[in-house]
This record gives sequence, structure tokens and C-alpha cells, in this order.
Amino acid sequence: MDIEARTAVLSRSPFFRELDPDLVALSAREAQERKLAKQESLFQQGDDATHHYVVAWGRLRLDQATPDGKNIVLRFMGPGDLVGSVAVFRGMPYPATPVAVEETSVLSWSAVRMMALMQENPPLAMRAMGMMGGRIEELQARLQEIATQQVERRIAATILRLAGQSGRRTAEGVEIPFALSRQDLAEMTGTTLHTVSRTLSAWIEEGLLEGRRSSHLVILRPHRLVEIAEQA
Amino acid sequence: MDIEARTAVLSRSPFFRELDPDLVALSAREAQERKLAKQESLFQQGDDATHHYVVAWGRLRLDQATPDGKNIVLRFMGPGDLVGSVAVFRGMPYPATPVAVEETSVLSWSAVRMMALMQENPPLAMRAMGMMGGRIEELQARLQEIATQQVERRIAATILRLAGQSGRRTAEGVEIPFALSRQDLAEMTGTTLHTVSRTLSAWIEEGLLEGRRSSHLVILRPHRLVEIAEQA
DNA sequence: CCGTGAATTTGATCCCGCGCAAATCCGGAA
DNA sequence: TTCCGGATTTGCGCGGGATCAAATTCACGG
Repeated sequence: MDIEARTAVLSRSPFFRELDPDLVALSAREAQERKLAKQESLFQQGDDATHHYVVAWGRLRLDQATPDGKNIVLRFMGPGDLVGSVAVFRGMPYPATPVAVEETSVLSWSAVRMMALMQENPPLAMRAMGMMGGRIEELQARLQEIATQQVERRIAATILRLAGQSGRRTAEGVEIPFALSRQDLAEMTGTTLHTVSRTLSAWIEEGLLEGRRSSHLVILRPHRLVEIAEQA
Repeated sequence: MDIEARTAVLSRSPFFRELDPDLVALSAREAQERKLAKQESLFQQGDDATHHYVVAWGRLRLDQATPDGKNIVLRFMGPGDLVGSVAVFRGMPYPATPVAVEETSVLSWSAVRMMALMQENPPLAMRAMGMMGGRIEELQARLQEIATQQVERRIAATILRLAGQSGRRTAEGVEIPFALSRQDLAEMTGTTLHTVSRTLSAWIEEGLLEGRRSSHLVILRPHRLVEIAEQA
């Protein structure tokens, strides 16, 4: 990817968007690019946090392994999303593993270099805080869901959240544009793939969704899904 | 509270600790103090986020109301903790309500003033990011617990987390130095007060804990509690 | 010191969703 | 085209915790 392409990617990312063009250009020039094959990890949970990354294109799934061998999906990340920064700012090892769910390209900067960029460009630091704040609010919302709502509502809310973050409007409805397994949804909602499968089957039956087997999910009746997510 | 007392409070807070003394003194001088009676709220969920706060003394419980009238406890905050900043950085309304569980004093700064302080003092901005990162990791850990572990383990983990954040070593064990109801624990762990009550009763019976009724909880055998939290 | 009410404890029952098992269905490799 | 393996679907029975109920027990105001 040449510098222009990188600059274009960065200026579209929520992190650099509308910041000083010189800063964006400089950052694009200094970034290292890395490509990941499907299934490949950007780094491993527990590794020292040495770099900040921004997804250029593709899709990552952020997995957290539990001490007892289970796994939960913290989130999916696409173009423009910031990866690894939380750990770098804390000076702690990465708390999760980002895995490419399709071929993916990321740009990276070393911790020290990004620190310097932020110190020289306070607006960049403000952006980083805004993004971390967004992550906190998302996590709080999910915690609230899982703590108070039944499985069906959580699955609906999770699908809607994914649609809001990455959904693409198509002729039939809103498509979630990447492979999302029943297992993934189970690990995002704190349930089992069995329950997710049963729930989605019912919804597909009902004409609410489309996406049997491994095709991408398409929400045919978003409003109805919102009703399920909010049902009193 | 006079300037010296404020300065002392701030220099002990994780937010200002070991930063430039002039900055700490300036911040202390500019802060507004506000006292809250027991049960009083600092602000309401949904209010515009206009100020950053640091707890000087006392204790706040951060509550999040769900759309369907339930409530969850996001965390407890004590001296040195930062309140409200997440929302201010996002430019969104406060997502939760901090309620004083005992008489409490907070220091505050307007959003613009704090922004200026951070832009002039990058290390302060870095601190803020570190603290937000800590919040993110805590939320991720809780999400993992609630998504994968049984209630008993979650309650144990929650008590241990509170002990780690605010616990005081006493002759008998580790005390959680504020009123923490069964209901509070239930709203932190995603269960009901009934289940919490049963679980704690068993632990008290077993000599693991102390704190029937509304006295403060004391962990008599922390190691045993860790075992429960980590039981395979 | 007593009465009142909220917090806690405890009991009994029910049911959502998990665990286990098995069948089925594709996607892709050869 | 066929075969293989992982993903998905579906059935069934049990159990952890929720729900519904009620009894206790303190803290506290008067």
C-alpha cells in the first residue's frame, strides 16, 4: 500500500479524521504495514504491548481467553479501528488476541513514537480518549445487557450493535459484511452456540433474518429486531 | 477544605500522583469543592457532561439504570478516583449516576478547563488514558466473568475486586470499608439479592467472611475466596 | 424503650437455557 | 464428482438460579 493509500485510510478513520493534514501525512509515512492471512493473529494475549495499530482493511475478531480455557469475543474491528492502544497506554501486556477473520491489513506505530505524536498533537490524544470512552460505554452497555436481560434480547442487541458498527444497507436489508459464526455470537452474548442456533433459526423462519449456514447475516426487518431487543 | 488539603488529596490520587507539583497546585487551586450527603447524587444519568470530578473523601456508587427499570452497579469510587471524565471526553451525556453511599466530597473542573490543562500538560492526558484503559480492562474482565462463570465464582471475584480496590487490612482480615448491601453485590454480579444472601450466609457459616447485616464485610480467609473465584 | 420498616434470611417451586448426544448439511479439497 | 470435516441444526432431560412467599432481624427515629 503506498503512502497515498495509507493517508486515505487514515483520513477516513475515526482516529485521524479531520485532524491536521500534515499530521495525518506524517503518521501515514511513519506507519509500518502488516498483512494478516485469514485466521492469523496480530499478536497474542499476554504479549508485551509495544505497538498501536489501525485496521486499514479487512476484519479482526478480538478474543479473550479465560483462565479455564473458555473464550469470549470482545468485539469485531474493521477499517479505521484502533487496536492495542488500551494496553500500550496502561503499560500492561495485551489483554486479548486479535484474529483476522478475513485477509486484513493493519498500519502500526511503536508505543514511543505514538506517544510523541500525541504529545506534540494534543488533538490526537483527545481523539484517543474519545475512542476509549466509546469502548467503555459499549462495554458498560453489554454488561448491563448480560446482567439483566434474557438470552434472546441479548442476541438481538448484539446483532443490532454489529449492524450499527459495520452494517451495510443492501436491497433486502442490512448486511453484516463478514463471516460471523453461531459460535462467535454465543461468545459475544454469554450463551452457547446451541441456543444461538435455535434462536436464529426461529428468526430466519419468521422472515426476520437471512443467513443460513456460513453466508453473511442479513437483517430483513430491523425494526422487528429492535422490538425484540427492547421488549419489556 | 483549604488549598493545602486539596493539594494533598490530588497528589495522592492516581490521576495527579507524581506529576509536576506546580500543575498539581494549580489544579487544586482551580478546583471547585462539592459535598454530598449520604444518598445524594453528583449528577444524573442523561445530564450533559460538563465537569470532571475527583473524589476527595467518601465513597460513590456508580449506578446505571436500564431502559426497563432495572439497575446495575458499575463500580464503587473512593478517594482519588476520577468521575465523569469518560462522558466529557466523548461529548455525550453522563451514562450513569454516581450516588454517595456515605458523606462525600469531590473536587471538580469544567470540561474546557480540564481540556486546557491536558493540552498544556501531556503527561496529564497520558494519565487519563491510563485510567480509562484500566476501566476498560476491568469491564472486560467482568464481562468475561459474567459470560462464562457461575454465580458463586462471580460473587467471589467481585468481592476480591472490591477488596483490591478499597480493602483495608485489619487484625482479622481484609475489610471492605463501606456499606455494601446484598442488593449492591447482586447488581454488580448480575444475580438476585436472594442468591447473594444465600451464598454469603454459607461463607459466613464457613468462617470465610464476617459481616452479617449492615456491618462492613471482612474477608477472613482471602486465600480460600481466591480458590472459589478460580475453581476450575 | 418501643415501634416501624427496610434489609436480610430462608423456604418452596418453577423454568430458561445449558449439557450431552446425534443427525445433517454444506464448502472445499482432491 | 465424491469425500471429509467442521459448522449447524435439532432433540431431550436436568439443574442452577430466578421467582414467589414469608419469616426474621436489626437500625433508627420518636
